[in-house]
Amino acid sequence: MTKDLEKPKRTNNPQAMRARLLDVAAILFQQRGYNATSIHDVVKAAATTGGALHHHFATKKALGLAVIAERVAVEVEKTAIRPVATAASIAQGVATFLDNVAGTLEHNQAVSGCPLNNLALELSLADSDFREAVNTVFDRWREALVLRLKADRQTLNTSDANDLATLVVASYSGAMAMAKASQSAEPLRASARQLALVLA
Amino acid sequence: MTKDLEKPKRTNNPQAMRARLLDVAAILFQQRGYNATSIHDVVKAAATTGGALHHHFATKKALGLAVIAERVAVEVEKTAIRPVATAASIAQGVATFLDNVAGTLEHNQAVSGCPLNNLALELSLADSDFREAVNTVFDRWREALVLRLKADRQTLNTSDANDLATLVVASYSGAMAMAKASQSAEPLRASARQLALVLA
DNA sequence: CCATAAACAGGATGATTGTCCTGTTTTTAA
DNA sequence: TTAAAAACAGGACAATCATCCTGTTTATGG
Repeated sequence: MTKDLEKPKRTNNPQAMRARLLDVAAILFQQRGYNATSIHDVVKAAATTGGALHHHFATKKALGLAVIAERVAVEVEKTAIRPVATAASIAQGVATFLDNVAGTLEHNQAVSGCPLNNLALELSLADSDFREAVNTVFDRWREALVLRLKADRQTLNTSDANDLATLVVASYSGAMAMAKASQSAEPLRASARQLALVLA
Repeated sequence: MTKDLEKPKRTNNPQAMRARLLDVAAILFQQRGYNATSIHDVVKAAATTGGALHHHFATKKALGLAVIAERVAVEVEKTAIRPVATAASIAQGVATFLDNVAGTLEHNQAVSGCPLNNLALELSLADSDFREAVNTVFDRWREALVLRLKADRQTLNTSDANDLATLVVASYSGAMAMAKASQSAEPLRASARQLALVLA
C-alpha cells in the first residue's frame, strides 16, 4: 500500500554544500551580475533549498563577500599572478596570461568579462566592505607585478615599477571591458601586442 | 471657506521634463548602477510622477538606452574625444584628458567611475541592445584616436594605430575601475605617466 | 471655440526580492 | 544511548520592483 518510492537520502556534507553554493554564485554573479542575480537563482542553480543557503550564508552580502575572497581572488591568483611569477620574464608572463585569457574567450561563445572587474564596478560604490574586498585583490595583483618587474630589471625604481604594473592591470581590465562590449577577444589581443612593446 | 492655497500650476514642458529625467537617471545610474536604481528612485529625484516618466520612457530599458545615447555618449565626446582632437598632439591630448579626469576625481569626494565602463560591464551581457549601444560609443572613441594617431605620424600603419588606440581606451577604462575600487585617482595618474612614454 | 491629442498625475497590480522562521533530519559529543 | 548542536527543508513575510491603467490637465490645429 505505502509508496515504495524512497525519497533520496539526505547526506549532510556542509563543506561540499558550501563549496557548491560558492561555485554557483560565482558563475551567476559573473554572467548576470550581483544585483541581477537573486538568491533564489542561486538556490535553484545549486539544486538546494533556501534553508541551506541561509545556513551557510546569512545574507546575500555575506555570499558576495565570500565569492570575492574565496573564488574571484583565487582565480586571479591562478590565471594572472602565477603565470607572471613563474615565466621566464615579466614580458613573457604577461603575454602568456593575456594569450590564455583571449584563447579562452575565443573558445567560449560569450565574453562574460573579468569577474574582478565586474564586481568592482558594480559594488565598489555601493558598499565599503565590497570595495575593500575588491581593492585587496587588485592590490595583490599589482604588487606581484611590481615584484617581478624589480626582479627582472634592477635599474627600475619603485615608483616606475608601480606605474608600469598599474598600466598592465589597467590595460587588461579595460580591454576586458571592451571585449565584453564587443563580444570579441580582439581588444585583448591588441592590448597584448602593445604591452609586449612596452615591456620588451 | 475654500482653501486659498493655490496648487502650483502645472506647466507642460515635455522637452525640459525629458531632459531632466535623463539627467537624473544618468547620475543615478552612474552612482548606484542600473539595476540598483529603481524607477521610483528616478521619479523621486526628478521630483515628478510615474505617469510623466512612463509617458516619456515606456520602459526602464528605454530610459537606459536613452541615457547611453544622449548622455553617456555626449560626455565621452566632450571629455575624451574633443580634447584629443583639438590638442597639439595625440600625446598632449591624452595627457590633458587624463589629467582633467584625475583632477575631477580628486576634487570630488567619491570616485563614481566611468559611466560608459559602468554600464558596459553591467549590461553588455544582459541585453544585446545595451551591448550595441555601449559598443558604439567605445568604437567611436577608438576611431577618433586612430584618426589622430595617423594624422600625427604618417609612418604608422592602420593596424598599429588601432592597437595603440585600443591600449589608450583600455588603460583609461581599467585605471578608472582601479580608481573606483581604491577610491583614489592614483591609478589614473600612474597610467597617464606610462601612456605618456608610450605615445611620446 | 472646439475637438483631439499630448502631457502629466497618481494609484493598482502582480511578480519578485531578501530575510527569517518553524520544523525535520543528521551528526557529534559525552 | 542520549542530549544537543549542526545541517538542511520549505514556506511565510513584508517590502520593493517595473509596468500599466484610468483620470485630469494642458496644449494644438482647424
